[in-house]
Amino acid sequence: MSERRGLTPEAVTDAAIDIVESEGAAALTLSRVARALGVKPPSLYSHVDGLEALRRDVAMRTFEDLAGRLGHAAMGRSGPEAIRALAGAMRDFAREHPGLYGMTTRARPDDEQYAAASMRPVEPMLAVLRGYDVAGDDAIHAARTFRAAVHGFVTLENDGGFGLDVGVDESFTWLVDHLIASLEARLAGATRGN
Amino acid sequence: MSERRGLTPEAVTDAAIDIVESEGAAALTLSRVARALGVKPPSLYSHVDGLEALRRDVAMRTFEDLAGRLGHAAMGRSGPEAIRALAGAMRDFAREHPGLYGMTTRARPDDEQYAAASMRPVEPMLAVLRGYDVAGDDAIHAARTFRAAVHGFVTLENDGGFGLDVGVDESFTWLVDHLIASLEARLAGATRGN
DNA sequence: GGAGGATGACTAATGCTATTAGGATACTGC
DNA sequence: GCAGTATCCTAATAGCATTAGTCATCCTCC
Repeated sequence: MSERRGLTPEAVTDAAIDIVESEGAAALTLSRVARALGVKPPSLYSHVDGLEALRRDVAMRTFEDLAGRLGHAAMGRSGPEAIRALAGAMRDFAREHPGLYGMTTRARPDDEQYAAASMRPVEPMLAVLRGYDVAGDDAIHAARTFRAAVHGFVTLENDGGFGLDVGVDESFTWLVDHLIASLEARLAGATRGN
Repeated sequence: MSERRGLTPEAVTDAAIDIVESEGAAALTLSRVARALGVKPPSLYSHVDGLEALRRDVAMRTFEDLAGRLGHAAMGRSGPEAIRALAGAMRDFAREHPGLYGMTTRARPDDEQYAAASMRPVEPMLAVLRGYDVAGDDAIHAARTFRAAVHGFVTLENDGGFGLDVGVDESFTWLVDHLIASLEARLAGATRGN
């Protein structure tokens, strides 16, 4: 026995992602991944450093994917149009990949690589805001507000937090429009206290 | 053996809450709860319908607590002051009880009691918006936006999503101020397209 | 106050999970 | 062709949830 499969760390992560996509984040176990790859659980330890590391890898890949989608959405756009595109892309991603999206919300202190990866999806947003000509601190506050609002929205939506799904699209449009309006007011009013 | 402890479903939930508070949501296991209560794991099944039901009970209690805090914060206030108080109370709760707060974000389809409980913290917000004189659909959109923004913010904050903690208080103030400004603009401008 | 039923604890057992240790086999480089 | 390494395996340990079945204890009713 022990017919050698051509496993690699990437293939293991691929399988893990498939499982999260089709069965949800809770279904991601090493046993489940091993079964999907036609291998026994202990064999995975040649490629991955345990379940926790595998979860991390999935999250890292998700950051890359999401960053790519957001970068693409922002490309060639600016101002309100760019913001709308970013918000829409973020929501689309979360709805298409709820399991993966959920795996990205998790602190991993002392993991700099992870911290850096988690910031990659934020970059397109910062780029757009830079084009908006918002000053230093305000850019940070604006980015955090945008991110929090959109993240909160799609999280609640994914978790069924809005009760009946009536008018959720409109609510999202409302939210994004108000973010944009806020930014433009800030832009016009220069600096205001507090 | 089998000295009878005075266990009740409430006591079991209490113990579970203590564990979540002190060790995080991931540490909530039936074994851990049983140990804390000086009992063997199977004994818990006389009081609770398994781990999943216990998680549900913890979430239900948390909804009550949070609703109470929010109701208290909104009491005797209105307008921007009320919104600021609600947002602050929500953030404070999430920071004081990160484990519990995290357990409330989870869909449980086909559980009407849970759905009802999950809506209780939203009520103070709706009450405040009602005082704001925002019309039907707008009230819903505004409530969702407010909830999403604050929820997203405290979630990201709890998960360390903001990188260094510099200026997070200011960012939160910024976010709340903009929500309020949006509402007041909407109030003044009556109806606008889109 | 004592009998009897309900309740709540237990032990034993099953089956899932992650993880480590140690052995065998296929591939790779020389 | 052979040595070394990488990748698979089996075996084992340990922790988890959960069910079944047992027995003591408490409460109630007479």
